[in-house]
Amino acid sequence: MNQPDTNTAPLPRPRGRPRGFEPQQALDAAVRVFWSEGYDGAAISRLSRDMGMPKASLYQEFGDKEGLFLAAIGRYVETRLSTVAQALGPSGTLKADLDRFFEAVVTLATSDPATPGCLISCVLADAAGSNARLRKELDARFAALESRLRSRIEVGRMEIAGAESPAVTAILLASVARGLMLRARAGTDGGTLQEVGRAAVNLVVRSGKD
Amino acid sequence: MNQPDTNTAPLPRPRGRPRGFEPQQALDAAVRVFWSEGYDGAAISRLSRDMGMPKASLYQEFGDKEGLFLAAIGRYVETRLSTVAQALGPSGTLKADLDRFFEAVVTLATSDPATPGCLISCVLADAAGSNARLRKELDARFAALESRLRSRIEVGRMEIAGAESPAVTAILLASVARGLMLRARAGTDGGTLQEVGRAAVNLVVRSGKD
DNA sequence: CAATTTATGAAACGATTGTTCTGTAAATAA
DNA sequence: TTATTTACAGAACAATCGTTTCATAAATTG
Repeated sequence: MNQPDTNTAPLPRPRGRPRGFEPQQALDAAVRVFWSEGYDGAAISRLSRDMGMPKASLYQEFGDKEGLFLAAIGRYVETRLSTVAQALGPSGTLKADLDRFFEAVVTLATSDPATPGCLISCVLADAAGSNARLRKELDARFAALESRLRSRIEVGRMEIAGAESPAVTAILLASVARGLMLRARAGTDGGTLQEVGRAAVNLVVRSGKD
Repeated sequence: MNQPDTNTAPLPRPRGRPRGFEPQQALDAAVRVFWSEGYDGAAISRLSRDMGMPKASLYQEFGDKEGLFLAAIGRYVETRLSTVAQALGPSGTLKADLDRFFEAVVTLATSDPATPGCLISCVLADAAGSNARLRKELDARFAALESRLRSRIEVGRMEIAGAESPAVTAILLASVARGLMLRARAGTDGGTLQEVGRAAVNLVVRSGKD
């Protein structure tokens, strides 16, 4: 019955020469390079250098540039977009949670001047223009955020203004969030964008005088 | 007093060999290539071929790839975004004009499956990540649309719901429009996006029961 | 006609692209 | 130790990149 600590036990060293890079740190570096340079603009040499990972290991691990890009997007969703999704709670009123959501969106898009905007909305969206696989990926990532928003809105359905369905309201709020990410790509300061986010929430959530 | 028709007179042929391409058609072709392939993804050879313009003439005319891209953006604004701006009127109620605005936005972003989304919001936005000149261009193009929206909103100021300023409301509506363009890049059909546009208008414009 | 001017088409440029190969280093297994 | 396995660093690859050059074509001017 007493199961040995299969998960926490230090794994026995694998067979050959140990890798000289940290897989997660390497992916984080790839995220930053793609985020600022774009998909076509990010050269493998630059990625290899910034990731601290030799090209051979890079191709061994990810297959090709597209595979590396998709892995970087996955890492970005886990480490960056997760904070945005978590902000939605539910942990308060719909208004409070949506305010936190837009605050997280703007922070993500403006906190590092070297990587303005959003890896998905600015970089993947561009690459999706002529690459069917990446277009599918874009659609799936977009749908995931909208689904998350719709769930939260359905929980607080009675708090929303107007007669729109939760599904449409979710796409609308997701569109505002993406528009703010785009605006951040142009260098707009976070304060202005926060104000716009609050305005969106005020219009969507039922106000006192209704 | 009777001014000769300086504008309509057939211009005397210029000195040397006549050019073998139509400048406007050539730029239209460049718009399409950048729109689908992205800035880095659009190869000069491909641009030269599709524009029907030899590389030498291309460099003579635009200086370099960045100059050609900026010219293509100007052409795109004149020939495509102008219909979006014109839809704003004023030619009816604020609600009617905003509905026409979003209808034009969605049509622009979905009418040709080879060029989904928006050249500015999807392509220029990506390129703006690591190029200061293009980031400035993106900011200027974004600001121009917001200014146009703000003017229209100020004219119909009494028709808007909520307490937000015309400036903030303009950025909010511009953000929704750009979010819809992004969604179109992923292949979403126009009908869904039209619905979201109408929802945005319904929330921003004062409704009967207020 | 010859002289001049501009544009064309294609070759050529060096640099960089994404990707693969090669010899060696560093670990474990027998 | 020897054999085996994996990862390393960097050379090497053909292809393509953005850009320039150049001889020639096609027009006007004198």
